[in-house]
Amino acid sequence: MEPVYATLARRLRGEITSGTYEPGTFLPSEAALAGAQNVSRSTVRRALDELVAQGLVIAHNGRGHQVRRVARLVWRACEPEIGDGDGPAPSDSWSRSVRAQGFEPSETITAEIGYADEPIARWLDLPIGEAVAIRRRLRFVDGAPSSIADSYYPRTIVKGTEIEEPADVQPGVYAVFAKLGREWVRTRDRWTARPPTREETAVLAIPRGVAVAEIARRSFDREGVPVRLSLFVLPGDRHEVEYDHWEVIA
Amino acid sequence: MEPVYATLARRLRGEITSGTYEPGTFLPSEAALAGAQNVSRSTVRRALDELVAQGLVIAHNGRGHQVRRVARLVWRACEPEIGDGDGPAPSDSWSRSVRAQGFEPSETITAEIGYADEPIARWLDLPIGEAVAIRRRLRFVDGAPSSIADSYYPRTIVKGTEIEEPADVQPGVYAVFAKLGREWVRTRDRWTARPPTREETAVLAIPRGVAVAEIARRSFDREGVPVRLSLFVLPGDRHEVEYDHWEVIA
DNA sequence: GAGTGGTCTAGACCACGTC
DNA sequence: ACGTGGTCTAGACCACTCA
Repeated sequence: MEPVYATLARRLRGEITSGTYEPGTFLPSEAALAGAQNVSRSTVRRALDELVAQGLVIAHNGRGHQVRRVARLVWRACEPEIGDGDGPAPSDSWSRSVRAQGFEPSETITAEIGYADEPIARWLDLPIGEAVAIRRRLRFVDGAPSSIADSYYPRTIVKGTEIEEPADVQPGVYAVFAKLGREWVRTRDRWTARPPTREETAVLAIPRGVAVAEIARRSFDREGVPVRLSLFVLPGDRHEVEYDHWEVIA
Repeated sequence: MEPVYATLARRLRGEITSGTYEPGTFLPSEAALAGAQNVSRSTVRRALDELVAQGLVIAHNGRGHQVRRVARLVWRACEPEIGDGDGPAPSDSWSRSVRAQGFEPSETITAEIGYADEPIARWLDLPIGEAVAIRRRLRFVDGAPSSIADSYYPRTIVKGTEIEEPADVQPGVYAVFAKLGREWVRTRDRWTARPPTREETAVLAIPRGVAVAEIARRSFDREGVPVRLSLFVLPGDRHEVEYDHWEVIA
């Protein structure tokens, strides 16, 4: 037999999708639901946690559980970045895409010099501890934190360039690499779904139980050497990702 | 201050990654941990749930929490399927990829005729209720259920072909479409991270808290008409997905 | 039968938001 | 001050595994 919390979750989900609870309104409080369904508050919470994890409601401490207006952002991850700016400039492919979907994009950029730890070193094919330039982007949609996009560049390549400055790079990071003769010609994305870290939960305001998609994107120059690593963290409750590919007719 | 369960989870995570608990061995029981840490069993469970969600341990009912041997399968989602078989045949790109990583692939196929519900109809650009041929695949790795790969074909196209039979299609589904002059030339993947449904949890033996990646793959013929929809469900604790793309030099 | 995890209860205290 | 969700406790019963 199905557990009680699952039944309750299913019923509430039905009432939300059928419109009994409109988007923006609040569900009855946990205590009220517990009383009405004649179950304990813990059981109600377990059901509500399920809805939160599915992105159907938002839990507001001190206020209640609010039915969410579901609006997933689609990111066309295969769009070429060549010629893009790298920041809040209108030419940025991410900003353009967000704007095209009717939202207002913005981002904060910080730059620092760091040293490659294990995963970074492995992705960039560098020795552990090698110096890397790091550009951290926190992306906002309509003012709310939306995703993380951190890039790592081997310092042997980008030392002294504007990539190490915490400002928008114009006309784009790609142009800098092209001038160095190290522009990338191939990109490889590796991604998975995982629970967020504690830090990501805090920075991106990720509700409990919601998973993130992590994309590790490596860009390779003509020699096949990785010249850039970008790590994207996209909360699953507000993001979809799209890839186009054409069949290679042999 | 950090909650108690988070601290406990972090400590246990450290002991696992540092080798105090070897892969394959069992953690102390919930009751033992509760006693040793002087917290309640609920708090211990919350910490353990976190490790389960991260794929670090497996909870066995009646036995205990086992430290997991982490082995993620990488799926190169952009590999062309042209010329592939469609099933357990060695030519299948998925089987080949699994075997290349040192595991033994297998799958079960069932075929049925159904009617497009809302999401299916939208993806395939069909009216709701339109007849579709469905091929459901359950994929196994080393005998354990690993992922779901269900394909939907408009019956107006595939009626009477071997695609409607619950057997391996040789030399491949693509060949059947090519014979009909409706072979696909472009594929578009849309994916997101979400919690598994109850059914997926049961079929794929997904531990609590683990998210799945769902990929909706549409294949389009020369006219740009979607001729196939494949829905992939990949549990995040055992899958990574890889995409290659080349920059389009304008 | 003893020990394990899975579910559920009843109650407590706290931080937070609103009035 | 009050009601909300977030955390935690102590205890219960069940299904399951293994000796």
